[in-house]
Amino acid sequence: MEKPLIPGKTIYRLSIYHRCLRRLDENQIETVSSSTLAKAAGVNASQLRRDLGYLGTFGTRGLGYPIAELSDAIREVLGREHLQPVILVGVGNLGAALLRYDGFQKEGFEVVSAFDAVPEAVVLRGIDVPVDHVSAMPAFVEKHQVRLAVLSVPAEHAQEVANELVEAGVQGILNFSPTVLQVPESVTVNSVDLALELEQVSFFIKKEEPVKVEPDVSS
Amino acid sequence: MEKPLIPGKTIYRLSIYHRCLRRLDENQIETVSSSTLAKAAGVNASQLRRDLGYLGTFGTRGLGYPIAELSDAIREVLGREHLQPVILVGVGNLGAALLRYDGFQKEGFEVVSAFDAVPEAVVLRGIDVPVDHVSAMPAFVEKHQVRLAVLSVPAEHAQEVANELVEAGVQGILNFSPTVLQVPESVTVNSVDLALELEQVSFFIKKEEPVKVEPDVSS
DNA sequence: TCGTGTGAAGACGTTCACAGCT
DNA sequence: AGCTGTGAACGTCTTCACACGA
Repeated sequence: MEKPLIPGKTIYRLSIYHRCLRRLDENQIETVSSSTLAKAAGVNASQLRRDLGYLGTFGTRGLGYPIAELSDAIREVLGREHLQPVILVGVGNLGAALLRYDGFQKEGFEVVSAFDAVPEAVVLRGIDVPVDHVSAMPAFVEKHQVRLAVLSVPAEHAQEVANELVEAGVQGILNFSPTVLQVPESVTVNSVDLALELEQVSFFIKKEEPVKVEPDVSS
Repeated sequence: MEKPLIPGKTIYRLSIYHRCLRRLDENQIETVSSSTLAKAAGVNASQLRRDLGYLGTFGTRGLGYPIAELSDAIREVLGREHLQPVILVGVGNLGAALLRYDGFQKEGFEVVSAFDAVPEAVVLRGIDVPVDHVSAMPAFVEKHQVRLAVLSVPAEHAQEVANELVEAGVQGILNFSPTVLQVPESVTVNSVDLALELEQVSFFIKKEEPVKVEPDVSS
């Protein structure tokens, strides 16, 4: 209760493992070793074992991990036995794309409703989620006990809408606007800043190009 | 040359600082203290000073940092003096949204061309970037010396397309597909996995709800 | 006095290496 | 022999705390 028993980074990786396990399971494979699974997940085998250690003792020495069992254990820890309802606020370019994205469903989330300041302007092609005016959001959140929200409004409205979400009772926000949100400590925010992610890549490629004029075509 | 002089996390935060600085600069403010800027960026003041320390010595003790100067210094370190050309591969839901997204431009990137397996099927509304067939990608990359690519194809094609990108000479990939990409060490990959980010939020909200039946309406 | 710059301490995360089970 | 589970070493990131300059 005191300590965050499982570190966030581990949670993130557990999700990855879970995906890999599902693929293995579909292929009728029964057990997997840490080294094999680690390679599939793109991590160190030692790290994987450490991560799985947080779940308890699952593996069989000399053999590996039972895939089905391990998969279930991870699902339980991640709280994925049931579909999680999610709302989305801000149905612009990105918001609309996210509504059409099926990745959330695949991982156990259901976007139950979306909200926008100008719902009439939203192109509904390919979107099968109702899009309402933001003013209807608080009531919806309360009525359906929604805890999770995806925030994809323009930066200048992000804080304001975040406040409304928090007030309505949302406890977790996945924020796509390039803004540092100020929220009460009890609320979890995870920001995905697309431009910064690209910048991150950009920075780390300049290392290996001291050449500028000479197009080095070795290899 | 040997060591990654500036850690990745710092780079990420430098980008955030840079944004905040631009806002301050627009408001005619000349200097800022570490504590003020830190609050705006959502980090600890000590951390900010440490981060800025990587750039050299900029601040004036007792006064703070000169905004314009600091902003320039960060821009230089991030290599943002010039527009960086980027291509995007996979113009589906997400890819199309990213093409319409103006955040990349704002941070100094220019999406110069996009590619898709079925470019004819792409709805071009709001997109002012040419969309070609993927087969044209390698030639384009070579001709325009493109180093950066955004990858937003379906998961089942991600690795395959990544291989093509690498072979064509791309050195950095921002990957949006839920896949662990295998690439040569010289290539930088940064993966943004939307579903996992949501899951991350989801996990950390269950902590503070041991109550399930009783809707505790204190505060 | 105010606020930077930084050594030192601390927290956290990763990897090593090996004992021990199957 | 093969592979897990884990103490211990290692490395990285963050925060503290304070000397020092303006």
